[in-house]
Amino acid sequence: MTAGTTQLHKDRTAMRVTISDVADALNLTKSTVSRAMNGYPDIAEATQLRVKRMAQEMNYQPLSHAQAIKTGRTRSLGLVLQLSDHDAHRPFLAEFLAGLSEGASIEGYTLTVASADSDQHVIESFRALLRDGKADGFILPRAMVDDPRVKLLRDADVPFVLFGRQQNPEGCSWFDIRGEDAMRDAVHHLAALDHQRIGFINGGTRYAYAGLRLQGYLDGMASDGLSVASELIVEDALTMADGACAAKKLLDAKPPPTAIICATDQVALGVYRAATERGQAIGRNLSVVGYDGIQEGAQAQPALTTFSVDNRVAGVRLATLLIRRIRGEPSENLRETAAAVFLDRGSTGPPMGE
Amino acid sequence: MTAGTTQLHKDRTAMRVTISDVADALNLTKSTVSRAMNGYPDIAEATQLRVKRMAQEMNYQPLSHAQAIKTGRTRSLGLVLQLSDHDAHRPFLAEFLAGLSEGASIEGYTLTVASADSDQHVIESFRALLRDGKADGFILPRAMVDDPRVKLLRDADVPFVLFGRQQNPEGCSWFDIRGEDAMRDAVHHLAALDHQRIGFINGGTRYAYAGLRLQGYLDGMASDGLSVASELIVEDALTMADGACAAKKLLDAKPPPTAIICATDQVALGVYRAATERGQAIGRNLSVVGYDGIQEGAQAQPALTTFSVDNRVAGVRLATLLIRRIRGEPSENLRETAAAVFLDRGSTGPPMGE
DNA sequence: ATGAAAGCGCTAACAG
DNA sequence: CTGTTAGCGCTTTCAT
Repeated sequence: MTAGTTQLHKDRTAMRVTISDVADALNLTKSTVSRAMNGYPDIAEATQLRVKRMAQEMNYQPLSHAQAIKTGRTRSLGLVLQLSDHDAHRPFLAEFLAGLSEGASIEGYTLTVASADSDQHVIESFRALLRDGKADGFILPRAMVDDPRVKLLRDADVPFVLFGRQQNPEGCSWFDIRGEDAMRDAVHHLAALDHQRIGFINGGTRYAYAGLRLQGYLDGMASDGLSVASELIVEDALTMADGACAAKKLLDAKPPPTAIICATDQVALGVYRAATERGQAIGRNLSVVGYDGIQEGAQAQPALTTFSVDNRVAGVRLATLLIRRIRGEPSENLRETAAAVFLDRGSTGPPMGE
Repeated sequence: MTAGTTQLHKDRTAMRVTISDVADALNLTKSTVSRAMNGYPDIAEATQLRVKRMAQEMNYQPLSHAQAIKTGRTRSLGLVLQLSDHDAHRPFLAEFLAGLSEGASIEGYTLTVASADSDQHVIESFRALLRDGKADGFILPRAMVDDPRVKLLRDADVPFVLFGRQQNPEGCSWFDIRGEDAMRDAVHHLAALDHQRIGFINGGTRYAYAGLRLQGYLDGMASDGLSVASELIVEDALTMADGACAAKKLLDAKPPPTAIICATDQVALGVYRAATERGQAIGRNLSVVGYDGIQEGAQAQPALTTFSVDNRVAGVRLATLLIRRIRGEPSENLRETAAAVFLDRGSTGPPMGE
């Protein structure tokens, strides 16, 4: 007569192993098992081990929503996607999700995804998810310079982590790519090829990365002794169309640039198109460098040099960080940045006679 | 003295409205309220209304994991993404997720996402999610012709819905796009432009759509009185590289095709690249039509004609279907198909003298 | 260091 | 039709 396994239940729940089963098997009480499993300090080392081994053996795992009813925590990470008009994150999504869910599942967590089409709606989603205890904390993709999500969650004292950096780091953990370095590297790369007039098309100014990347570009130009021409800089380009438009503007400049750096690959695609339409051959007449070169289309373009970012590991890191915060570990040292990898796809020097 | 709202709790749970609060407010018992909320037939119409109105008013919503502990259902839909080597679904993901989560949230459901890198791992994810009661049912993207997921879930008697069709419809609900029609339309479109030798590059043979789309192509050719040359058909192209490779093969054919239809936009991009490298001008020397033209890159290519599919509504539909199944409504009539919209981006007739 | 007992928010027999 | 009474699987005082 083994521990209550024989009973036939109609539910697909099919007689899960419960905490009582484990307790019975060890001649202990539920409460002892519970405390052992949760690593309470008032349980004998020996019992801790016995219990954990037995749990393993019986394939016992506490039911998250049974614990949630007391603890309020569900072992689930929340992610609210914002599909703005320019769905900038589209291409980066699959890998990012894979990383998040991988990082989560390692720690026995799960990923709950919602999506919204406006700032307002995003906030409402957070509220709903919290209210129903569907998420213990949140991953915030695309950190904004003045981020309403941060404000909300900080005030509500809910754990969260950012993909991107934040001015006021209070209560923030984050993971970010050093886009500023990437931009600086791009300048060096082009300068080394003898380019002098290098344009820059920046991404959405509301995002935290824009300021950083502009600074990187400026630093690069300065350190290479190149002069910065304000007519060669465009800010706030989000879509491919924005990129095309900006490219036209740059190419109309007094002497046009011989190379253009884009903060974003979407934008780079737009530049590529606009330039091609004007008869410029990318890789001959004009060099283009785009950041975040995950976009398939960007990789399909010959001679479009890109930076590449591993969004999968970003996801893993962010999940891990968030779980730590949920578990109440201190928020210091929970901030990481990582490099972007340069992918030279055959950019060249300026056209002769420049 | 209102119903136990004054108590101060440390939890962020911040004194949620419970079923007892509602019961007290109405001088009823929890059980009556519960049954009223769940629309049991043995409750007076009048009380049903009173309860529901009051619940609304007090902003009461049953805690899903509190009910789950009894019912086993969590009001959450599961989605396990498969990131195969060719991450074919990448571009379609964001909109699809948005649709799913929209459809889910309308009915008070939530979306739980996991991801896996092999068939084996996918199955394990299902098992884990089920075991922990994290999902009441599943959405199965990219229906395969012999789908291990279907087998598992059917056997375990777990509700699921497919994006794509299934041979044996037993226990299956699905939503699908009529790709076969799209392929037929593409043939007509090209035939009307006077193309005669029209090649076809099909997608992964393991997926259900491949058979259908091939048939659509063949039907189209037949109904336009064009002869099908086996050397102008390539099967099982998944990646951009596959597409490029297939394109080379087709372009080497005795008389090469003047137009190529691709079952997939990834593949179309590969064709585009390969053809361009061989000096063919798409839209002049060669016409290319790609299905699923969601890919940003595909839209960036001039003169690449595509079909477009609204993956957002697909998501909404699938979520709705799944919820119905979870609620135990009959599985008949839970199968839909929808059309793909043709986007002509300036394809032309065959080069003169053809 | 462990057990006994109470209770989380909800559903589900079983009475009446 | 509605109230009574048990739990569901787990955590958490409070004793011991």
